[in-house]
Amino acid sequence: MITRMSALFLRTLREDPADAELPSHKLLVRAGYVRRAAPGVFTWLPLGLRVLRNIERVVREEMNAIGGQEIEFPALLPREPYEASGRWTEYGPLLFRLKDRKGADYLLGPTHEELFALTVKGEFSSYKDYPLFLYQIQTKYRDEARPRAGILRGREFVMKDSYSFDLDDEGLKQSYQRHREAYVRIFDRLQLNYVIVAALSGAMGGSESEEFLAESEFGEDTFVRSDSSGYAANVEAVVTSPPPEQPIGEQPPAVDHLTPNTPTIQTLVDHLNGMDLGRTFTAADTLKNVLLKLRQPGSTEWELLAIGVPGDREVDEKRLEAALEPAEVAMLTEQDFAANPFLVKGYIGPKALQDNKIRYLVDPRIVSGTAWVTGADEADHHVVDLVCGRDFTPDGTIEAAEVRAGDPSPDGQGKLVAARGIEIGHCFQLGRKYADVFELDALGADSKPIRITMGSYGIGVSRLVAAIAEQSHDDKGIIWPREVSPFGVHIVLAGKDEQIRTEGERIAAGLDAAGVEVLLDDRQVSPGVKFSDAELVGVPTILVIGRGLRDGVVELRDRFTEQRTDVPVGEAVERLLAASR
RNA sequence: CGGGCUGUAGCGCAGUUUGGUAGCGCACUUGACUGGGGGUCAAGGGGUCGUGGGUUCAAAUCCCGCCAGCCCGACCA
Repeated sequence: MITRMSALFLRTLREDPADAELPSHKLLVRAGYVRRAAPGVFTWLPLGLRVLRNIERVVREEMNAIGGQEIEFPALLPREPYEASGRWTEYGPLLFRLKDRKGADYLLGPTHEELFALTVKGEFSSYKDYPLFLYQIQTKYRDEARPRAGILRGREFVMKDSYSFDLDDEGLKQSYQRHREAYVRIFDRLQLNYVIVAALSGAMGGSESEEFLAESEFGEDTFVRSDSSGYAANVEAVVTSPPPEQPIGEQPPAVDHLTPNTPTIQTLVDHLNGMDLGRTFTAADTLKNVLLKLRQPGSTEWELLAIGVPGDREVDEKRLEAALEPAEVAMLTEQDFAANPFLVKGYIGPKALQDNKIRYLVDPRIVSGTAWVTGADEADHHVVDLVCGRDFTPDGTIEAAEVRAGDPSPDGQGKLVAARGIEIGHCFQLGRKYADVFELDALGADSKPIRITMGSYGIGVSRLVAAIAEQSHDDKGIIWPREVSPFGVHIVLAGKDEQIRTEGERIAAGLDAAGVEVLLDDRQVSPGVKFSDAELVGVPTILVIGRGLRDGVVELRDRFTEQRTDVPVGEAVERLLAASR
């Protein structure tokens, strides 16, 4: 196909849209790929749709290559399956809900685990049918509290979601591995700069879980990586490496001190250092005890829980919640403190906690033999040299303290550095959660039912358009990787001579015959406008036909290398075919 | 949900303080020139000034309510 700019439904903008912050958002709007239709909802214009389709094509090819079978569920779904899985309520306001004329409840699918499980249950019933691997590329809906960043985080988005169905854990592992490899091939083909990070599976349940993050300073996900090994992990999944235990015998005895007006770590440290105790204290020498309450799912009872972290670290709420999943976590209210007078706010110590049978979990750095300054359970009093394993014994450890750049890498190699990324894919072993809900079984060779185990694998297809643009652009415009570029070659007719037009048409026809998608800028506008638009639009190979024609040459430009090469007119088609491969 | 900001032509903005014919740039139309880097000149078309009410001889402008959007945070795969 030859697409003529004179007829293309495209209007580029010279100015950035006011509501865009990210380069990808600005460029995709300016270059005429997408237009906002509603908050977090976008229209795909012809250029954008071509890119989206190209990404879908790559995803399909790789999914099919590992044996995936494509199906498509409706986006409009009945309530019942989501009621059965509990997600009708769990998803809360994130769910787009609607009613039909009879008043029956429907939703716009935010994800389709339920439908996949139900559908497989309806069709397959023998162990001989498995393993099975289904996928769809579907529009999903989530009523995000705050859509932002253009198509990076919309309320309507295209997602490839696939599910593996296996008879046993070993099969699931293999299915997971095959998916992971397919994902690597997909993101490699899209020329993305990405990392695979260890993650937690979150509310979905399951064990093994990895996120694929496209590196970007504007990404919403923070992850850490080692500066000297391949280790990378989502912050929630970072496991603290504990320091070696200390011999208890050598520690001085714990001593109570009067420390008036020291409810915070900083005031405490300042006070201690003014007391002439013969040493200098830092926040890292203190043990901060944070009181929380927990509610197990389905329960109405709140249970108190104390968390001990080194005083120089904050509790990271995301890590805390991830560590206590699926229980609900809340801070204590004034009433809670009033109801438990043994909790002296600002001066809480392990003793009162243990005396009152409150579960006490500490940061993994608090190992046996380490000495701490901590609350003495009495207003204006702290205890110095309280030794773990001698003076108090925690009920266990918890990964709740913040992870900081410079912390040792959990794999023992190097230090952690923080980076940001855009989540473009997520693989995890779902296990039997949904199979249990819908009693998805296969009849085994022994005529006994086998509960199916599932894997779940997502790729943010529409988000990839933005992620690629985010990683591949310069100050002039987008630079599309060839796999996804809306066109193979962008031909600019730089001049009004009839000969320029004739040659352009001839070369375009030659490329077209060879199967290349050609964008031909045949507009009656000045060359400068055409050059700027070509760079903005981002087809990586640009052919300029203009003044060089007098000398029998045309100019081949590569947006990646910024190289400009004069090529004899007669060789243009051949050279372009080589270049666009 | 909390904090901040903003609603004026398709897009980007000024005008609001101090009420008095709704403006600029881009884009669009017509003509001329120009033709390898968003070119020049001339002439045009296009706006319920977010919305409802109020004050006033007169409201984009002042007052009250509502709605919407954006940004930061919370939340979220």
